[in-house]
Amino acid sequence: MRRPTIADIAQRAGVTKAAVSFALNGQPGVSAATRERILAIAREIGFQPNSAARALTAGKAEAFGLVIDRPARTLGIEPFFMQLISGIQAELTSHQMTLVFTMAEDQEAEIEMYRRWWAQRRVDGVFVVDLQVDDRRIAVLQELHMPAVVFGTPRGTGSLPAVWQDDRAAVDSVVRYLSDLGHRRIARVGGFPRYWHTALRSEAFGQAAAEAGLDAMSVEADYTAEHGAQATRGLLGSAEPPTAILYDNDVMAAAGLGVAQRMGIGVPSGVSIVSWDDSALCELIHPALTALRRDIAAAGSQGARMLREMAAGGQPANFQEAPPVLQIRESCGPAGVPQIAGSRRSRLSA
Amino acid sequence: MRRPTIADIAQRAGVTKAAVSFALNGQPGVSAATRERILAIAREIGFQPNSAARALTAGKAEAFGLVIDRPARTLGIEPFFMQLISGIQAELTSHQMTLVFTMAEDQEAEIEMYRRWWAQRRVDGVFVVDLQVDDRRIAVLQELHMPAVVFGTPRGTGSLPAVWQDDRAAVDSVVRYLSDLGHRRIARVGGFPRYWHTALRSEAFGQAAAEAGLDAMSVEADYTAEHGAQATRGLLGSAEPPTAILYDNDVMAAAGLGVAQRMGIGVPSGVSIVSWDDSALCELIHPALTALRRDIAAAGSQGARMLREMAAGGQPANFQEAPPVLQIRESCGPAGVPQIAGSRRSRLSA
DNA sequence: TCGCAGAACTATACCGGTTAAGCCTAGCGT
DNA sequence: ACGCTAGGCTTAACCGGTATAGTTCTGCGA
Repeated sequence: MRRPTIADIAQRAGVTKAAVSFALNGQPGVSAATRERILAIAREIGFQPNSAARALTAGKAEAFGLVIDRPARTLGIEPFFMQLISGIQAELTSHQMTLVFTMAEDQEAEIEMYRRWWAQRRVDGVFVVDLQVDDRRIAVLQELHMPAVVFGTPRGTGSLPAVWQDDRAAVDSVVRYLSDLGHRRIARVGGFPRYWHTALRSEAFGQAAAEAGLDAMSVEADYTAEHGAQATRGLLGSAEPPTAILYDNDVMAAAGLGVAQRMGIGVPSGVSIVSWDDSALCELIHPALTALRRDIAAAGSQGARMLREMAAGGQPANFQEAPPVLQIRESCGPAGVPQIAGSRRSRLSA
Repeated sequence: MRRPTIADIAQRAGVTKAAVSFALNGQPGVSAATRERILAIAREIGFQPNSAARALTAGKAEAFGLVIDRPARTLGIEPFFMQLISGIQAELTSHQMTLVFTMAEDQEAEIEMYRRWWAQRRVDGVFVVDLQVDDRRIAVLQELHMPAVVFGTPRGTGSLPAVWQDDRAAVDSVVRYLSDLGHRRIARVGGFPRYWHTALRSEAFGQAAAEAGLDAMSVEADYTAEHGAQATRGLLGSAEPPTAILYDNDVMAAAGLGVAQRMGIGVPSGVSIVSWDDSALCELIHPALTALRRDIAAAGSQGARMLREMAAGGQPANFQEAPPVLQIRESCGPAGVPQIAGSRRSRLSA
């Protein structure tokens, strides 16, 4: 009934705790026969070492932390994180580690969480997402000497290693694809410009469009459906609306699609839509969204491996993921002229 | 630089570790002056007790666990869990506890995780979701005497307390709503019948429809977009298609909407759609989905409170959540006749 | 036959807290 | 003046592991 300890095993095997410890950890100091006897008893009573006791002596928590500071309602349909966690988790369980996951109100709360976790030795390191320009977390983590791995561009990460993807190449592929379809005026609905990857993507988008000789505009949003919808209304309602829009995540793309449909603008007949981040969401709506597909779970596993290395005292290098591939679906077509409801219906009946 | 321990505080205050412990925990045994001096030092050096050491003496992990055994890709867009976690988390952080979250391949792996966590004393209890008929987890948790709270109907939970909602009342409200709109043939796309709440909802749906004098049919699916789409194709392509469909979650509802649109069947003109579980997803697609809204985060917090009580030795009673309210949006309308693309277009031009 | 190396364990300290038990000392009652 | 009590603190044990320093015994070489 009581959960067994090494003392129980020691008693049953007629040896001391130390001998049991040696046997269980493959340490020399016990005979083969005794070792086998001890292991048999451990198996029989289903012994598992008390994680707290082990953490206490080893000075490690055998756990990593992840804090996200976006509102839960937004997070819910943002597929990115579940896939990331899934990838992290795959790597951690195979090493008997756990993931402590939580959400915070804002960055201050997140930092407070880091400090507390570290002081309490609850985690051996953390994963950092949504890196911002002049992110306060970086300084705090370095000051605490707390192992951490960043998911995002290596810019502004200080000495922390990053798992990142070549956003520039991704932007190029989308712009080329749209250009080939005949689009001349394209737009992008990005995340907050205070996020590093947003800044980088905006820059790349402008350059790629310029090189291809296209008109380009970028609008800021905050990754939520509301902002995505609002930005889309602004773009499509303008005097010279774009014929194609690239969204920084799938949630905004889906919301943008809804807005276009509500405005009576067909997709892809009136406007083409591309989503950054592919997910089940892109497939389940109609028309299905063409999207930049990225193996997020793989990135999660990679990051977990790197954090393990850091926690063991190493200094892993940045890791560049495989480039994203454009998953072609139904939401892109040849450039047309955006039209509002009335004119579109007449075109249909024509 | 080194993270401070009570020994550091004791030395600086010129007392022993025990005195420091008394002071920090509000225990009697130190004078007010000494207590204040110790607290001041602790504040100054940012002391936080080592969680492993505390866990070791207290015999508690100060953490709860949550395992989900659905594939990550599905989980990603399933808003339910993030909201649940958010609610749990709100209650836990305010009590200095953490949530260990992970995903498992299947129920066996989930049970294995429970056993290991418990033997290792990594958690003080777990939250159980997706309860199935004859769920093996219940027996295991009871055998281990592991505190656990179930999110779902109290049926089949053994001695474990549950946080649940009156699904029957919810079904009734939807059926009444559809009946009032003139629908006479309605369908429901449910989750796996091996889930308790699915079985309960199916039963309630049949009864409610019968009482209202409606034709009703239930189809099984597995909560994924694929199954939702497939089930919808089957229903709408049948000889006598329903004029309204209730889906057991938002993901399937959204997928069903996509299928209807692809088949040229208007929503709500050709078929009305209702989603169980409301989320940002329901709002961002077009038409926005009418949905049963439930405060999932509140349920999460409640469950966390109950699990804390259990871990402290209590036996909390089942908790019934507030009934869900039907959030009316655009996806429901008066009963029409489902038509395929050709006939519909002619109807439009008529 | 003695000495010594090495194998196989034991004894013990330690990680960083909590806590029961013990020890002074001041203060109070009688 | 003496005993008793309570306050204020220390000592020391304990939680369940790990690690280091012995200790005992065996076997082998000179």
